[in-house]
Amino acid sequence: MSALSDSASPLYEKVKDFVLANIGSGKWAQNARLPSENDLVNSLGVSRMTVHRALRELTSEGHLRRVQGVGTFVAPPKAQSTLIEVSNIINEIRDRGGKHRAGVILLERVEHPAPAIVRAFEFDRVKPVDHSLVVHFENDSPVQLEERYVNPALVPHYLDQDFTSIATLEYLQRCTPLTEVEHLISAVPAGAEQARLLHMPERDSCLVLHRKTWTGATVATVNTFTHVGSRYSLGSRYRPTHKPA
Amino acid sequence: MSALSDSASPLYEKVKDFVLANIGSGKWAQNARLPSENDLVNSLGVSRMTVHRALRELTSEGHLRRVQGVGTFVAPPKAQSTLIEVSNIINEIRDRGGKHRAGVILLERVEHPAPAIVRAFEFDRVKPVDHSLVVHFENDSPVQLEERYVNPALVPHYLDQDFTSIATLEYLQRCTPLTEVEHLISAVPAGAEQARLLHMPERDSCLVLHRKTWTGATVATVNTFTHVGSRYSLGSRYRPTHKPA
DNA sequence: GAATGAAACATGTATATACATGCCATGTCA
DNA sequence: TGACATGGCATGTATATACATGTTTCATTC
Repeated sequence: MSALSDSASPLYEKVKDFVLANIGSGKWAQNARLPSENDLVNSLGVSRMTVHRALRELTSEGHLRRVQGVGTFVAPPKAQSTLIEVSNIINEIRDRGGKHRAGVILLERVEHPAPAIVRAFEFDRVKPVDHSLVVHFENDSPVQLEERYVNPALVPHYLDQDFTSIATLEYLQRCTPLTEVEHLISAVPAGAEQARLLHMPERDSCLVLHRKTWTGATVATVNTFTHVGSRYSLGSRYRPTHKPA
Repeated sequence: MSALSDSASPLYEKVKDFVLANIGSGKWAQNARLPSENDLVNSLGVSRMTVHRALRELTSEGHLRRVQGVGTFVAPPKAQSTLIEVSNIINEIRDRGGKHRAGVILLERVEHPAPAIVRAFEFDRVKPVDHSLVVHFENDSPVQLEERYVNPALVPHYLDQDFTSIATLEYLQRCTPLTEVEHLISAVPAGAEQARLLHMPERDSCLVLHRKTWTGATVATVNTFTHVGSRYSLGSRYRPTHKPA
């Protein structure tokens, strides 16, 4: 009676399952202290390295908290936040298959804009700023309006880029060593300009994804406006790493 | 000259940095095959277990792809998606400090609803379904409308719960062993009912967060409607795990 | 030429051992 | 009583070794 399951999975997985089962059943409550590695070695009949690997992985997955010299504890539940994936709508369209066709048009491009938004986005110190407005199409109907503020000093060859042919987020992701990314998701009623460009009624809802990237200084801010007439939405499934008992 | 940095970090970290540096510099391109573990053992002068741990962690972090019996390869860039955190608005309000006050009112509660949405949400086989409608307040003004469809058979004591006092997502997260979660973020114009409950103009934009959880059978579906008059938004910063070169 | 089998090689896991590092309680000495 | 040293115990890392498992290659055999 080793207290470990007899499935075909590796030993360290069985140890992880054993620990998670004890957490899930409430036997080891939040912030409770787990038996030491050596205790588990004795009670489970596996080597310390195996126990250690199991506990280390559970720690990196957020289930445990370990303090050298002190012990191992049950971590508080996974915060009040959940990870989700926000897909790049462009690729979503592209991946949808044959009859759909993605396209873009470049509406305008100014290298020295100075609107209020530029100051608000903390670009006031790093001019010039490249400002461009792009509309993405699927089958001749507009689906997304993209507003980009890019610091060309920090993005190599940005100005030479044919940036109607590649998803902006992809390009920035590939070319810049990202140190930090900020996303904000919000919803706004479409303004007159946006409504015209997206062929949608004014004041209809727009889903907005703000994306701002740094590498120390600000690299770029991209706002994408999507008309969500129940046609598109962001999100996907999230499968927790630990399988419950 | 071991090709490894001479910092104070552990050996396996140095190996990881070595691999990431080779990927970042382009020396090992996307999908390229890495030297075998034994090659790295010989060229770096560390044991195979150490190399193995470094490569295994880089694999679980998404930088590498390994196939037993074949080799180790540079994984394609982190997909077209980005991880963000979606905070629980309720906690956001609560954490905002003293002068703000969160509250809820329960509008209605039916145990045997059978609207079309219930069928659409795949609840048709597991009746009864608890349906409730809750409005969250901050300082007497409504900020969020929550629509819940919960399968009481799968959530212990759900019907006994004073569920105006606790954030629903939190409760479900604590009580059910989640196997899968699906999120959808969308934006809709407020309908008449929603506009009235949220004290907002009809057809103004609502940010909607759909959340659906399973443990095999469907446990719950929660839709939260938030009036985003530039007052609230979802999102937060994401700090990539690998430091760029 | 096609099928079979074996060797070579890759990653995956498990163990024993050793030492490093950090925290804490205990006891000793001033 | 306070400061300090020490030993015990916890986790953290590194290594050598062994075997398991999956893939490819190549030679043998039919």
